[in-house]
Amino acid sequence: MSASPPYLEVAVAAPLPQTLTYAALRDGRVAKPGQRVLVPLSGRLLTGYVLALSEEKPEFRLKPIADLLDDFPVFPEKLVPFFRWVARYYHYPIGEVIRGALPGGLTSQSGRRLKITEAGLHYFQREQPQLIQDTPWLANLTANKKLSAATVRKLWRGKERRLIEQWAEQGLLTVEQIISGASIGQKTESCVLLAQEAASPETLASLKPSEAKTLALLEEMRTPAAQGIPRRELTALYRGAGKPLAALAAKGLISLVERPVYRDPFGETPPFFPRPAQLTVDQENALAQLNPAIRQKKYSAFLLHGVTGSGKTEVYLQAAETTLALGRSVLVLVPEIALATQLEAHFLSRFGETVALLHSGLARGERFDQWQRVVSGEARIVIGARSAIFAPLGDPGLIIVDEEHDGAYKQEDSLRYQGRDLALLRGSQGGATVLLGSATPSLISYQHALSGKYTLLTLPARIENRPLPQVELVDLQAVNTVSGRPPLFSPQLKQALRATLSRGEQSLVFLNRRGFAGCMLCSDCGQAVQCPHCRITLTLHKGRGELVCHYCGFATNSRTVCTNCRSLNLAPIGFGTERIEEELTGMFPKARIARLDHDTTRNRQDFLRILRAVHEREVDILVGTQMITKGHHFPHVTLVGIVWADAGLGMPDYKGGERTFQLLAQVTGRAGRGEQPGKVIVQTHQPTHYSIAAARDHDYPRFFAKEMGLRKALGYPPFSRLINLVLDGEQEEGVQSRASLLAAKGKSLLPRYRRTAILGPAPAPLARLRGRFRWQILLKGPDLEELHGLCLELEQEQSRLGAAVNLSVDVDPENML
DNA sequence: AGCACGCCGACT
DNA sequence: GTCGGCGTGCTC
Repeated sequence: MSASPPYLEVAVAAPLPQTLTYAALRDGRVAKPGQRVLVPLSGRLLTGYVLALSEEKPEFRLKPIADLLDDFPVFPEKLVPFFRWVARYYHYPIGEVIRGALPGGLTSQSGRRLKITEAGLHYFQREQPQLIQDTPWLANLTANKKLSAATVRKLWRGKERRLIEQWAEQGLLTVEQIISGASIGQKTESCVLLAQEAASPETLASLKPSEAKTLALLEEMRTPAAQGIPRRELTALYRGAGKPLAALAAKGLISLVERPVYRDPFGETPPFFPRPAQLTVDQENALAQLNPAIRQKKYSAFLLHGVTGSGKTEVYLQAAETTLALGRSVLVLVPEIALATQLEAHFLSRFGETVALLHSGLARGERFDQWQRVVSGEARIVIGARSAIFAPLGDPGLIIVDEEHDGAYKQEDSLRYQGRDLALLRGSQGGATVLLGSATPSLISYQHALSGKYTLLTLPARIENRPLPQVELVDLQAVNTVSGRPPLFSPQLKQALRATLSRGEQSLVFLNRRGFAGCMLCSDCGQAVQCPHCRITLTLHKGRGELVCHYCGFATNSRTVCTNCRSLNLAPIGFGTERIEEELTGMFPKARIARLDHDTTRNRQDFLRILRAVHEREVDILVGTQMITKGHHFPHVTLVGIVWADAGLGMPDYKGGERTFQLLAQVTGRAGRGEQPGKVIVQTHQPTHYSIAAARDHDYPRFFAKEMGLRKALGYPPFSRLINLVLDGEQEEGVQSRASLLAAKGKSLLPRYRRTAILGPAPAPLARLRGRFRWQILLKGPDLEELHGLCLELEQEQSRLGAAVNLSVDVDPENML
């Protein structure tokens, strides 16, 4: 056996642009790629991730690794090139990429814990009561005798540090170096094991009644596999089993052991979906192309364009079967909110135990457990939101991105990645088949399908040949009202709702804006009440009695005064889902009306509860935001009303047309998925707009052609690429001048980047967000190499200029807001 | 990020 | 003259 290579390439969990090299552990223990280690970095200890081992000695002096944090890798070595690519492409420190990819609670670092000594306690309480009163952390310390590492970290940075060091020298307190931060471990549960040999008659005779009862129960519960009976299950049957258990253990009849358990993330049992007896011809055709590609074990990409209700899920399931049969694993990405819905239940029904779930709704511990099941190879199918693209599967042979057009695949803070794009990357690096599915593909994916980069698969018909719903456009300009302003509900929509109610069928009413009113307008000075942190108008939420900022969550009492002139005359303007709900209640007092949006679904349970109520036909009219469009099947919905289709068209955003089409097509697809045909009423001010007209006709190709023409004319993606540089800071002037400096620097470099243009600097569309001022610079051009090169030079310039202003880089931005 | 090193004002 | 404030720059 050869000695392990002495040098390790480590990505440290700190914002360093490069990896660092360390010498192997002094004690001879070996660290493998994918393992976490504790490494010294400028006088402290931090978590690092081993990326590679090497024989080559670098020319600088090396420090050795301080400790191993894991016995086994936390991610497979195969992910290393993926992490490297992500870090480079998205201009993000590789250690932070990996830290973010791993489940939370796995990052250790050195810290300090403060304890107060007896002498210190006397001193402060006798001599310095005033000081304790005035200093919250000292009060905390004297009360609890110690301070956590997290608290000390904050103090250490401030000027308290010197004070603490002085007091420590005087013996009033002690400072202890500790390793802290890793808060997650394996959860165990105690299990009862029955003794191998039968107990002697004397022993049995000596048992108390409670002990005999316990033993009898255990005999009954004994499983053939003999892996122990969870104590929890026993005490559920017999509350008083605790004491007898201890006695039985003392007598040698049983033993008690701790077994690792996985916390169950599935909450409640999802519905069971049986395998369909037969596939449609279109499904057969799709699989006839997919299965051979999967068996090739080489990279290939498919776009499955299937109208809503056409049976994409069954194609996913059978492709997954093919992949599992090859001994490879399957990764399924879904938009966050669509989790716990149809798709998940289908995979659980078909594959059961081998499915792991990764999404943000899991508690930290649950997420850790799911991760462990994947690393260990126990789970071979992962279903998760965008971050599941980092799932530690060793050899995914199929990567599915459901609803690939969905904006939720783009992460809009910290590491700003596109989950769908990374699915394609991971597939190409690992020789996997990538399957993108959508009823309304993104422009870019459809273009790749047409150009042959992906193979296009289509499911043009709904299963059982159910017709697509009939869509009626209502021109709001043409609706007469007393006030001259268009009403919320046109006569056509009202009439249709009434008719649907009287038939005992369900309706969906859709508006992509929550809250009650758009904003509160001051009748005296004409200004809208704004968020003090974000410079956008606050939205009235009547039920909560609050004005709420939809960007930072700031909330204030709705009985407020005008921030400009302090007038009390505030009037609600505009409308949201809450207002729609109220109006509907007025119009149809007997109807059962429910609302599905961010306000009514604080968590997954609320969300599922409302969905179930709709499913059980306990709801006649469901009002909602785009949340209602995501992956749900409502068989009894026969009417969909879209209150205001133009809501997304006025945004300062090149994707407005695409979003509007997708949204309308998706909402429209909710109607008539059961046996009754569906009807859709779309209210709009722009009935001739191409996005709206094409959605009415279910005509994706027509929308695609028109939108591509517009993008080409304006030089927007996919005809160019973008990198957005967003600067933010506390001082408005500082941010603005930094933006100007960087833009000027960039422009001076343009002779070397001839195909690239710089737009800006300009205030970001949200010029103030969470109390910070924001400016942006947009790099635009067809040459990706140039864009990245220029971006790197600007980042260097930015780091020279200092940290008072923060720069974040958004590669392939989708949402300029 | 956060620690070390280094360079200027108010104190023994 | 020192202590201690904060501004660059580096971290294997």
